[in-house]
Amino acid sequence: MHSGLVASRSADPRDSRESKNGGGPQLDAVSLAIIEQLQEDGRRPYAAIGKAVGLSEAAVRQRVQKLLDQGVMQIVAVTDPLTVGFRRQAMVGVNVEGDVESVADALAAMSECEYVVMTAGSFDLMVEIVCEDDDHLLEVINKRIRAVPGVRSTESFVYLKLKKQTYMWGTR
Amino acid sequence: MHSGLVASRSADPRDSRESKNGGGPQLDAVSLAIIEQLQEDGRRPYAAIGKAVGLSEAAVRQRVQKLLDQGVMQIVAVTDPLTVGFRRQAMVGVNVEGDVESVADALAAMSECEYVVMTAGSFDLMVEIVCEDDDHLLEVINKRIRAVPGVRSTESFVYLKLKKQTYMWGTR
DNA sequence: TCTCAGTTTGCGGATTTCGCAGATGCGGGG
DNA sequence: CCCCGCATCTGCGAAATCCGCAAACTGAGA
Repeated sequence: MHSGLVASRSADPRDSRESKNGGGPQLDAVSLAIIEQLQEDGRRPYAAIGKAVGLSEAAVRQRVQKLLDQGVMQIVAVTDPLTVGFRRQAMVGVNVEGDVESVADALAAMSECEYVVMTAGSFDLMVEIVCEDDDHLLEVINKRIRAVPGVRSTESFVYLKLKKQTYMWGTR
Repeated sequence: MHSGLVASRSADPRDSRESKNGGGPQLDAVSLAIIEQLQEDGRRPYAAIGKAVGLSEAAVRQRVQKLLDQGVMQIVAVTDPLTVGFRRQAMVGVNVEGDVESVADALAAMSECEYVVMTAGSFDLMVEIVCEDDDHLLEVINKRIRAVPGVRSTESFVYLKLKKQTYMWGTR
């Protein structure tokens, strides 16, 4: 029902204040602190957050609502793909002839593609795909991705072990 | 304060029921439906979730608590790196001589490394790094990552545009 | 100084969360 | 077949939290 996009800036008409630098609404220290609280526990009560950052419960609530409305953050459940039945994952580097963005859109439309990014370097696109098993993985890479018009070649990196995965952006 | 890890199964002593297949506690359809609700809105009230999945408020609450305790999911705020002041991101492929896992651990310890995964293919490791600007990115790649003992070579893919980023694992 | 827009604060009232005690359901002995 | 242990679900009050709103506050500009 909604995009699920987090980081593609655009896609939001009211970003008039946003200049070409990609700065965005820039957050003050208090909003950063609020985000930090919610990165530890997305369900932490507003009053507890307020106590931690030095603000009233209502003020925290308004700030959180604005951050959500602006698309700066979203509060979601993230799961371990392994325990949810997806046992094969891979990063796929893609080389494209013609319009890269249209290929990216086509890949982004595939539900198995969890992550699609345009890159500079020896690949034009990097795509993370998550599958149920080897057969599924094979089909996605060799049948679906390579069938997209404009895809010249692909190189796959099957995941052996995920070592780190954080959601601590904006905390440092 | 806590690991922030999602998908590295291990790291949890109480995983005795987990066999070598990597199956995990396997979830029934109701838990899947609960997760789906929380992927849309991590703060959705238990009663609303219960109405959606056909369970009482208390039952939903118990299931959610168990899913959190088991590490199957976590409810967190995720942010757009751009609006939080990180303007340069890159995927880095790493080739290793010697023990790959110890290199992975060293990279995982770096705060700029958002994502570290051991892979099969022409790279031993893939690392996503998020930086404030070009200088920062350059320093991380050329000074820090290549300084790790065992790193033979790296190849960088600077992000030009993030096209898709979802958290819809387990929903399909 | 005055105005205005954006934030913060302090409240009630509605809603939600929480803990617990009592059902319900389901195998595994005996 | 019955009983028991274990896990889950349900139905409550009580406590905490969320929510909307009006008033107070703040800083920039006329």
